[in-house]
Amino acid sequence: MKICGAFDAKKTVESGQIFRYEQNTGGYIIYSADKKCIVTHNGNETNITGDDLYFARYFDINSDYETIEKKISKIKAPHLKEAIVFGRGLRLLRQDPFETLISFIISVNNNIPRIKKIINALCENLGKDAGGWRAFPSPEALASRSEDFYRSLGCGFRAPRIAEAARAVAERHFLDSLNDLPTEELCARLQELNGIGPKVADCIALFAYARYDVCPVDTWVKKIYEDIFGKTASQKIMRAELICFFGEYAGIAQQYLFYYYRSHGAS
DNA sequence: TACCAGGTGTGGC
DNA sequence: GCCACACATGGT
Repeated sequence: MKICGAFDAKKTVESGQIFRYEQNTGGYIIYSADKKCIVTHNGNETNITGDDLYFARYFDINSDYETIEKKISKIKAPHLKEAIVFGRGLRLLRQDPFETLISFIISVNNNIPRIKKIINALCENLGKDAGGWRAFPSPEALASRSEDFYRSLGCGFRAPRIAEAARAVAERHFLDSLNDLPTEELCARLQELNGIGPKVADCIALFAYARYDVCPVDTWVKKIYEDIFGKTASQKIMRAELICFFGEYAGIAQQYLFYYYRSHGAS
């Protein structure tokens, strides 16, 4: 499958929305649920080798990022123009909801190398063999283990949250039909689970359901908020004001700025 | 050693 | 409703 135009695998995988990928000679291997693909670049053209139907949706190839970038570019905010240039080619993915749910429960007060390590351990221990590599575990597989097991993998205080969330999905089909809900209801439902607050709910809405009208507020976005408004505020206020400020593509603007700020060390 | 990491839950006010 | 603090773990 070929994609023409702005697409950058490195920026996409390094923008903090995905934790299972590796770089090899000439491209990236990206894993999602029980599928994988290889992404390579050749000039202005991107080639994706894998399940075309699945990864066309995953990479959201029909979204027009040039138009979105143009709209966001009109907003006056510190570093936004540089962030859009710096992040050009970055895309928001439509990841598997269950994998995203568990991954971002693990992300809470955690750093990216350790998040990757824990997710990898989950796959190695509970994922089925997908042909020489391990898929992300099914809800049933994760629900079959107790919190003690997740503690033994280094999940710490997140251990019971993982076990509970997996059981909610496996036993009472928690994720079914969530996609039909409007964004704010989707986020509210996600927060019914232990370990999911406003920030994680927004990450799931943005990275699995492609809801752009959210704004995950973490330590970096707090800095971004302070640079725009010259003050600090509660997480709830920052989220509301940033969504109002950036509008329908708040989540994408946030992602460009997040990637820029994290890469440049701060304001 | 103290602080931080793509925060959340809880108890006190 | 807001605020301060604890929470597991590993890296710097």
